[in-house]
Parts: sequence; C-alpha cells; structure tokens
Amino acid sequence: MEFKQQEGVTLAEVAKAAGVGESTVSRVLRNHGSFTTKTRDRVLAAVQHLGYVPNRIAGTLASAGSRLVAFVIPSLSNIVFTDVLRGASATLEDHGYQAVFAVTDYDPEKEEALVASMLAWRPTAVMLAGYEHADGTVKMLRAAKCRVVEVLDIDGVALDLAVGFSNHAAGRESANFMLQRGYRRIGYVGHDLNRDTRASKRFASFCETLGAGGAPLADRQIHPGPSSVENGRIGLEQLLARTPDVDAVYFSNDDMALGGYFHCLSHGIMVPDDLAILGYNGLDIGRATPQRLSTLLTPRVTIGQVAAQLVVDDAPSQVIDLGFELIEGETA
Amino acid sequence: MEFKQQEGVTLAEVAKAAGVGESTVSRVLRNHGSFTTKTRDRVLAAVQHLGYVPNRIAGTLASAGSRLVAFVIPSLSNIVFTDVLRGASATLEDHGYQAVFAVTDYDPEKEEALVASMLAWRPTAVMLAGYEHADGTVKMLRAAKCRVVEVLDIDGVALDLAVGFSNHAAGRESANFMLQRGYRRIGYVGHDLNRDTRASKRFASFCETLGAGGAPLADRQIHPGPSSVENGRIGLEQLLARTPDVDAVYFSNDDMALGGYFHCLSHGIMVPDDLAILGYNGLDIGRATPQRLSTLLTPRVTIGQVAAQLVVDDAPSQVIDLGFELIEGETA
DNA sequence: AGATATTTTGGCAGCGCTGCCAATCGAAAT
DNA sequence: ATTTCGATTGGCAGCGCTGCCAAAATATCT
Repeated sequence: MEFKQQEGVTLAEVAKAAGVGESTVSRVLRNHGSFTTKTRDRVLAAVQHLGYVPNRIAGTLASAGSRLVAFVIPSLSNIVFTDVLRGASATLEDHGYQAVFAVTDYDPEKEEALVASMLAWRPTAVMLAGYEHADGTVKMLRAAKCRVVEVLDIDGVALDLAVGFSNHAAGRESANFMLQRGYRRIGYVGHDLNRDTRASKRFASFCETLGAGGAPLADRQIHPGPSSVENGRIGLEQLLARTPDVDAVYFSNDDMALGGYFHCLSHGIMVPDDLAILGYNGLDIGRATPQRLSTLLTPRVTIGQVAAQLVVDDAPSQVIDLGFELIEGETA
Repeated sequence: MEFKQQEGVTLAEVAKAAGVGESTVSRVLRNHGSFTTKTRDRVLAAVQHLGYVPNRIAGTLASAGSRLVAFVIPSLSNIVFTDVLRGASATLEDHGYQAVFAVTDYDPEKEEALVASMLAWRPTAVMLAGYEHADGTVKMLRAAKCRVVEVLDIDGVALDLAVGFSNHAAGRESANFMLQRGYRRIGYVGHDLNRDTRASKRFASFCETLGAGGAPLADRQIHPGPSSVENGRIGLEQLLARTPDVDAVYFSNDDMALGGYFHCLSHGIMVPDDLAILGYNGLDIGRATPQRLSTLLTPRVTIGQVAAQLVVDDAPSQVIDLGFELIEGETA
C-alpha cells in the first residue's frame, strides 16, 4: 500500500492499473451502476495500491451537486451560531456533505460579499442567520439555484426554508413570566442591538408586553459592545446606579445575565428577593450556578439538525417553528 | 441589472455579451494580466447585467489552488477550537480563502475518514488539533501535496507546520504556581482524558512536577464525560467527599473550574482559604466572577491567526510556540 | 443450438474555467 | 512612412471526472 499521490493520482491511472475503463472505476467508487465483484475488487486494489483520492472538484464540475453547504454566520464567539453549526455538521457529514463557513461580524455588507463568494462554490444550500439581509444578498440568493435556509428566526417572510422560533414570541413570553411573578419595576440590560436584530426583536416585544401589562419598562442599559459576561456585569451596575429601585432585570442573553448575577453575588444583592434576573438562551452553565438561572431555552442544536435534514432531503420550501422553553430557575 | 442566472451564467456568455474573448473576461475578473480600461468596463458591465457569478469549481480545476482550507477539529462545543477557527477565518477571508470544517468528536478514526474526504477537495491546507493521529491519517497527509498545520500543541514532531504551545509546560507551570503558593494537598478534577490528549499531557506534567516538588497529587476525580461546568461541580463534590482535606484543586479547564467554584459558593467553602482553585484556558467569564479565576491564558485566537497567515504566505515548515500566560486571579 | 434479454463495460464528449501561444494593435523610434 | 517592440487580445487545449450510449459479455428462454 504505497502512497505516491505526488501531483495527484487520477482516475485514469487507476483505470489503467486495474485494467478497466475509466467509467468502470467511477461506477465502482460511487457504488452506482452495475459491475461484478471481481472488477470491483480489482479496482479497489488499484485504488489502495496507488493511494488514489478522488477529486471532488472535478467530480462536481462534471456532474452537478457540489454537496457543499455554506454557512454565513454573524459570529463564532456567540454560542448560538456554533450550536447551529454543531447540530448541522453531524447530519451533513453523514450524508456526504461538507460544511463551508464564513463570518460576517453582524455586518450586512460583509454578509453580501461573503454570500457572493460562497455562491462561487455552487453550494447545495446557503444557511444564514435571520431574515435581515442586504438587497443584493437577497437578489443573489434568489437568482442562485441553491437552497436557502434562514435559521434562528421566523418572524418574517422566508426566502425558501426557515428553521427557528419567533423572537417576538420569546420576548412576549419572557415579559409575561416577569409579570406573573409579580415584578413591576422591570429593567433591561442588553448589548448592541443594531447588530443583533434578533435580540432587538425580543426587546421590542418584551417592552410592548410589559406596557400592555401595566408595568412599562422602568429603565434600560444598552452596552455598545458584543454580549459578554463582563458587559452584563457592567451593564447591571450602571443600570442600578441610575435606577436603584428596579425589582427585576431582563438580560439580552445568558452571558449578560450571568454577569449581572455575579454582580449581585459580589455586592450582597439577594437574588431574586432584592433583584430578580431573567436570561435568554438556556446555556448549560446556568444550570450549575449556585442558583439556577431563569432563562428561555432555545433549541439551537436542533435547529441546525433540522435545517441540515431539510437540505439533505431537498424538502419543499417551508417554515419550521421549533419553539423554545421557559426555564423557571431560581433567579426569577 | 437583471439576474437570470438560472442554470448558471457562464464566462462564455459574458464574453459574448461584452463582445470580447473568454480569456479577456477571465483576466479582467481576476485582475491579472493586461487589458485596457475600456474593455474592463465593458466586461464588468456585462457581468453586472447578466448577474454572473464565477464558478470557482471550474476555476480551481483549470488552474491549481483551491484556496480552500480544511479544519478537522474535535468539537464545536469546546471554545478552544471555535476560537482557533475565529482567529483563522478573518485572515483567510481577507485573502480569498474559504474555510471548510468537519468535527471528529475526538475520535481518531473519524478524523481519518474526515481527512480523507477533505482531501478530495484538494485543499490548500488542512488544520488539525494536536499531534496524535491515526497512521492512515498521517500517511494520507504526507502523500497529499497540501500544507498541514497542527494547532494547539507543540509537544511532538510536526508533520509540516505547527502553531501552539507546550501542554507539558502548561501543566508544569500550573504545578509550580500551586507549589509556590504553598498548597501541599493538591487534587485534580478533570474530564475524559482518553479523548483529550492535550489535557492528559497537562495532567501528566502537572503530577510529575508536584511529585518533584515534594507534594504529590493528593487525589484525582476524572469525570467520564466532556468538560462542562456541571461536570466540574460534580467532580469537585465527589473529590471532596473522598478526600476532604485537599487545600487546592487543579481543574482540566475553566469550564470545570467554574463548576468547582460554584460548588464552593453554594456550600460556604471559602475560596481560596478553605480551597484554592486553578483553571486552564483563560475564559472571559473567569474575569467577571465574584472572584477572578486563577487560570492559564492560552492564545487560542492568535494561534488561529498565525496558522492562517502561515498558510496564506506558504511559509516553510516550522513550529511556532505562542506560549501562554499564567493569570493570578483571586481563587488561588 | 439459436434467439432474445440482461448485465457489464469502455469510449468519449463535455462541465466552466485558466494558461499558453500566436495574432493583433498601437505607439514610439528610425 | 517603415520598423520595432511591448501592450492587448482571442483561440483552444486541457484540468479530472461523470453521463450517455453503444458494444461486449453473459444469462435466459424457445
């Protein structure tokens, strides 16, 4: 079993070595079409001997499907997106697809540029976060003959496939939970909303629901940076400095909420009696803190799995709502 | 500006529309070779008009470099690997490369299979975690004419390029820190070491150094699962149940350490007086906890950046040690 | 055995693009 | 005006594989 693929062993060489035609080798390798056991063994022996690695670039060009799935995601630091990738990758690998990705940094223009360069690889599908895209992006995606999957948000009109849940409903449910628990002076601590449209949808519905419930938002503190534990800590500190009498705070997500929780821990603020905390996402860590974090669990991994399955099955256009689950922890 | 790329506009169609030859279009689009401003404008107008998206599959087959970089990583749940991806992706995107990834789940056999299917795309480079690979993987990688980058570990013999730091040194430094601080009954709480060879290297050196320092490991608790906050909490609980008199615990990483810290918080164990805690990785969250976590900061993002830069520059084979930094927090 | 199905096989034309080379063009030089 | 030389340009042969089709081999049936 020698490997000499220096400048690439080709299918033709394998064919010659096995004493069969090129198409026969191709059929054997893809296990497609008919051939006898004997020829198959001869071919496989030659493949083994030469260390042949099929060239999918050539294969794709000659046939059709690239079996490449492009992920154009806002960030790799946010667990939301890596969880979707995680959910999708196993399914894709099992079906012979390859995942390609690019990071937009929450920038619609960068997204457009990246979608363009992704399309150059003629992917089977492109997966994007949410519905808000630049005009050019939409145009390209419509023109391209690949599938499009918008994940993590279903509040809008899907281009083709969409898998996620309603961020509006999430904000609403969070607000209702707070109201039911009896909190009336509710604040919000969030990260840069211009960049995260899904967080801003949640916030909008949250406020609206609070208002309708007779307890309009008491105050808000938006940190002009990405979501992080540290920013959540700082955010809560600033909010409390300005409005000390809030009795509960809704955070843009669990990272921020943990920061707030830590602030309480180190300043002797009793949770939830002095201050209640509600997060969003349902991170694992929130289940291991001294008090379990109250939060809204989102089915991120499942979203990735379902999205990948739809692509693999070449399912018809549809929107799938996977919902979410309110976790009543011990912080609110 | 109409987009009708239904079954794919080709370069030939653009050429016809612009009234120039195919090679001219190709040259203009790649900004390579010479052409007049006038022809360039005509070509770009045609491209715009037809909504032409170059086909990189065909381009790659015809020329050479795929500008595809394959990442074969153990997991997407572990921030270590996503940070490397993050560091690499910006650099790669800037230079027209695309990142492709696949997840091995810490399984060497799966790694082998994934490397094989990655190689079918004729990537410019393959990035792997660490040095421990199946024989077949090594064979394939050597035979392939692509660059190979092993990241996150430099304790071993590199196949080609390696960027990371010494896990042995990390374990040693952690142990020395504990000894200097005066801890003598030191325990270890870790996750499945069979799967994470880098963590096991750290652990081995840690134990050795402790022994040499006259304070051999007091006890250990290995949780047979992935690293997580919850498993760290449980691990410490079990360790203390068996060996209550340890005065410090070294965790396999910050997730585990946080779990341990939370256990202390909720059981009135004073940190670091009753029990000192040392983590590993330098996660952001450790800087926002009530007490800053003592840990070893690893340059994960930088590793990704440097690795990508080496590939982009087609640098000669080399091993780059980016070191690490011991963070003296408030928990040890 | 002869004829008719059926399975197996090989040849070869592309897939869309790039690289090479020769042809053409234009401007500076004689 | 003629020559020279570099800047532009187009034609076309592949890159390695798959899909189609006809040929060859084998099996099945009168």
